[in-house]
Amino acid sequence: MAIQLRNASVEEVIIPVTSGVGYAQPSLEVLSCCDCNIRGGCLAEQLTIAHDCSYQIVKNKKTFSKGSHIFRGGDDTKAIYVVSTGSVKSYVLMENGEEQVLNFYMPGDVFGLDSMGSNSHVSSTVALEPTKICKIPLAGLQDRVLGQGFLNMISENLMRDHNQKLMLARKNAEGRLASFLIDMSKRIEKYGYEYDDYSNDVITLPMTRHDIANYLGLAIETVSRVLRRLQDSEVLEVSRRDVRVYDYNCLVNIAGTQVSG
Amino acid sequence: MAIQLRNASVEEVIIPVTSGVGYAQPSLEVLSCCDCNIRGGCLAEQLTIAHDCSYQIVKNKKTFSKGSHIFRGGDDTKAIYVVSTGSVKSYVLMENGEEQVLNFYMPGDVFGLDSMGSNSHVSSTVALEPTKICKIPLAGLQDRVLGQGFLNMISENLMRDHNQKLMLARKNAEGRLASFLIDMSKRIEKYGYEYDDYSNDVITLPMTRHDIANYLGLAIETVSRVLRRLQDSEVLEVSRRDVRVYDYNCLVNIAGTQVSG
DNA sequence: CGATAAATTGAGTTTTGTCAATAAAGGTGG
DNA sequence: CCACCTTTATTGACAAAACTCAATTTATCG
Repeated sequence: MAIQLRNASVEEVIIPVTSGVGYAQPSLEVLSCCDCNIRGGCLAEQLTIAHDCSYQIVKNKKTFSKGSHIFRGGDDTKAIYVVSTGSVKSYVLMENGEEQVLNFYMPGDVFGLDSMGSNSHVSSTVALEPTKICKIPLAGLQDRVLGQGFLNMISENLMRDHNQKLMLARKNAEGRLASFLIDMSKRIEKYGYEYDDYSNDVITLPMTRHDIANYLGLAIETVSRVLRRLQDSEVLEVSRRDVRVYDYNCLVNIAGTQVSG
Repeated sequence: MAIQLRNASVEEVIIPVTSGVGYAQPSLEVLSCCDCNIRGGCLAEQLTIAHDCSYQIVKNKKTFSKGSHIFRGGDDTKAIYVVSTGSVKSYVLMENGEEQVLNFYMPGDVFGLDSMGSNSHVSSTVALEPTKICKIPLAGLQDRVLGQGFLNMISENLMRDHNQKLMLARKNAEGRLASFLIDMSKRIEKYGYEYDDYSNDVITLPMTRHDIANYLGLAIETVSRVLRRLQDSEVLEVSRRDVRVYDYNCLVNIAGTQVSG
């Protein structure tokens, strides 16, 4: 591909749209973005096409030193990022200040998707070595191309994934069950309605112990035993698939940190 | 919201576009889709707007009996789904026929995103009880609104998440390390180039043992010990952050099932 | 009502984590 | 360039958590 840099400041490069998406489109200037080697073609180009505009400004090739953050949880940037060279780790912070590593990203990998739906990032990302990052702002994408609901939905699914990884990686059997029950009790209240306190709420789990155990990465027997212990300590009462929560706060304590937007 | 069903067959309902996305748009017929209670508004409507067309056919409210599949891994449907009533579990099958549960979905939840980028689903989904599902085809979305690369990217990220969950939930320390090393050795070959065999390839891990352990849900000491065992059995050689793989196939065996598109 | 599936409980084993000590590498400043 | 300090990594001994195997009870479904 021909390389044509116009306005080659360190941070910002204007990329006229190139072809390569596979369907007819109005004639646009064709050229490529520097020397990025993104798997499956340059994402910025494709998003630019999606925006239906001829030019798209991309903050490009900013260099991060080892240990410096690309973004932090809470940052209100709305963008996705591509690793050009180097490597990145993403993580979420827990209440006690410990971190849970969610992923590593190598050249060509795209990260930061969790800002798409919400107004800020949930996770944080940090360079593991001197690293060049291509930043793709998403403001236009959100407003003009996709409905907010679609992006919200993707973000929501990502957040659940974050939570599930944190649960599997760091929590013991009790913590996993507690997290699971909290998640279920919240989501089983099908049609909205937010409670501050779920105490004395009966929830009926639709899945077998086998499925719960499998989902939580535990043995069936461990699930049974933990439920018994929680019942013995009067946190909840279990009767087959019906669970009545007596002490919701205790459950929250056992569950520990949750990832939330 | 007013409810107006036209062409109310069991499977297909035509939904004219309603408002509610928050920006100006051409005048379109306004009405809502039956009695769906999707968090944040009806996704079908928003996607219809994204398609920039006034009408969008949605397969709607199909009822699934307990144990019946909404889709299976390999199915070439390109659609996402919303739970209307009931509940659903998603899972991936491993080589030995065992399943790994990835998620449960309750009313309002959207699932099936892993078909967006690839040509088929990776995971399978099954109803846990009598369940009504709203199906939203994505053919138009892919071709007209988003570049293929964007959807591919989301699917790729989802697949990695599937793999990571499977790893955390079902694999022992050795399996996790093996999976991790395979993943890294594949991705560290930054600029493309597919090998059949990675033997005698030295990869340099950019992250600390602490990060690896955290990511894999293990103690640092366990990571050290497993690496030593793998070295003692001549599968690989470790020197600090450099790993030379001698027996890639053995590593694959230890890793066990991977989720792949 | 019987057969099958789901769930519980106990006993013993294995894996992994924790604590502690040591070694090696990398960075800093003289 | 070397000495020192900090960070990173390794290794051993022991403890704790969770798993496996086995037996039993309880539901569910035809």
